[in-house]
Amino acid sequence: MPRASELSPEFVLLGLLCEGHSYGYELHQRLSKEFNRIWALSQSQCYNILKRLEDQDAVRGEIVQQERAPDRKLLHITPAGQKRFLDWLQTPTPGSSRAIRISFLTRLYFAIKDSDEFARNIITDQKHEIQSTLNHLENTLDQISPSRVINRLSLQLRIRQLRTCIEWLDDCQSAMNSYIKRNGG
Amino acid sequence: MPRASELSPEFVLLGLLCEGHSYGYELHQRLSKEFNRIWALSQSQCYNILKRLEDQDAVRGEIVQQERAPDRKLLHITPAGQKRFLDWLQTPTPGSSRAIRISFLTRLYFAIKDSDEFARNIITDQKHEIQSTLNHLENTLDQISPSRVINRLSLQLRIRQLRTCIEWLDDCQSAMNSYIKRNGG
DNA sequence: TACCACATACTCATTGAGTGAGTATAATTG
DNA sequence: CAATTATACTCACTCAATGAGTATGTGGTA
Repeated sequence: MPRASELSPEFVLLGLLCEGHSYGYELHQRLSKEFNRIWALSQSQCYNILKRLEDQDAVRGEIVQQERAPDRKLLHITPAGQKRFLDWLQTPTPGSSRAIRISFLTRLYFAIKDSDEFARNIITDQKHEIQSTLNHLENTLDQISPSRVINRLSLQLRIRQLRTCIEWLDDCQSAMNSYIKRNGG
Repeated sequence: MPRASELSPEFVLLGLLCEGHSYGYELHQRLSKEFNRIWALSQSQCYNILKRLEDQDAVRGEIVQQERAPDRKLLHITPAGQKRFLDWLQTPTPGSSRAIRISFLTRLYFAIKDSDEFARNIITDQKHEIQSTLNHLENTLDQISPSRVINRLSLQLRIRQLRTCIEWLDDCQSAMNSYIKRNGG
């Protein structure tokens, strides 16, 4: 089984390509501007991922000749790629608060573009996902002997971080509300 | 520059070897038991790291023949390795709350073994380190346009997580205190 | 007593994500 | 008109990590 990158950066690229075809260069530009606090993909890393997506038939590319510039490759998403993206978009982000910051926020970005309601839904679903992880971790904590100080402290921080995530999801909700108010909803 | 593993798992192994010589197999056993909620290194991964440490002259190994079992390699730390470990031990863990959970906690584990005072010190230093990161991030947040919703939310979560870390460091302090009380200090 | 699972103890080939430097050309600026 | 920056992409390499493999002793069981 291929070891996929922990945070699945391929989905941002798929998402951007869902909005319309583009070029590797342009996609990297957008990532560096719109997502600079979330994704830090080097240019060649972007091309690597796009190549992989092409190999997996999630993206198709055609060489376009330009008059007075080197050729470039116009990329468009395939139905398979769209499906893959939409499945990911609707699935609550599991795992760590880092994964939530990166992957959930990326999902929220695209969800808002779709509709206010969709965005609200993924926020709610994400909360439930976190709550269920929390329940599990709290159970686990109870079963760790008090003598295992380090292991307990580690779990305690994870729990605190996930609780913080839930609070932060309310920030997301209100940020979204004021965003919609300003930009007409 | 060699791309080191993000969380520097080599230091746990160095730390354990500071306490006395051991074998790759045994070190992996201890990791899986005492640090199971922190480090999840596969056996071969442990051997990989130890091999690297040997190449870097932080660890030296000698083959020991056994009477009725396959040979094994007795590992001991070199002065260079000790220095490297102690430098790391005294340096506040920079970066994310994940790094803090993993690396700081590992440092705390070894600091407690050294002395109550040392442990208290690294907790205090770590708080200051986080506070300074927080100041920087809060400044950065002020400079991001309100229209960059996603980038702002990302930073906001990082800030919340670091604040949570500071609270959690108080948990560490009190866990340590009661540990010392029980085990005689 | 033949068999199996498990513990000890380590090796090694493979992989593939990620890096960084390189290629080539057009546009801009001083 | 030289230098720098922007557009647009390629490629060889590295090294952490995986997972399967090697080899041997021990304890239980049918």
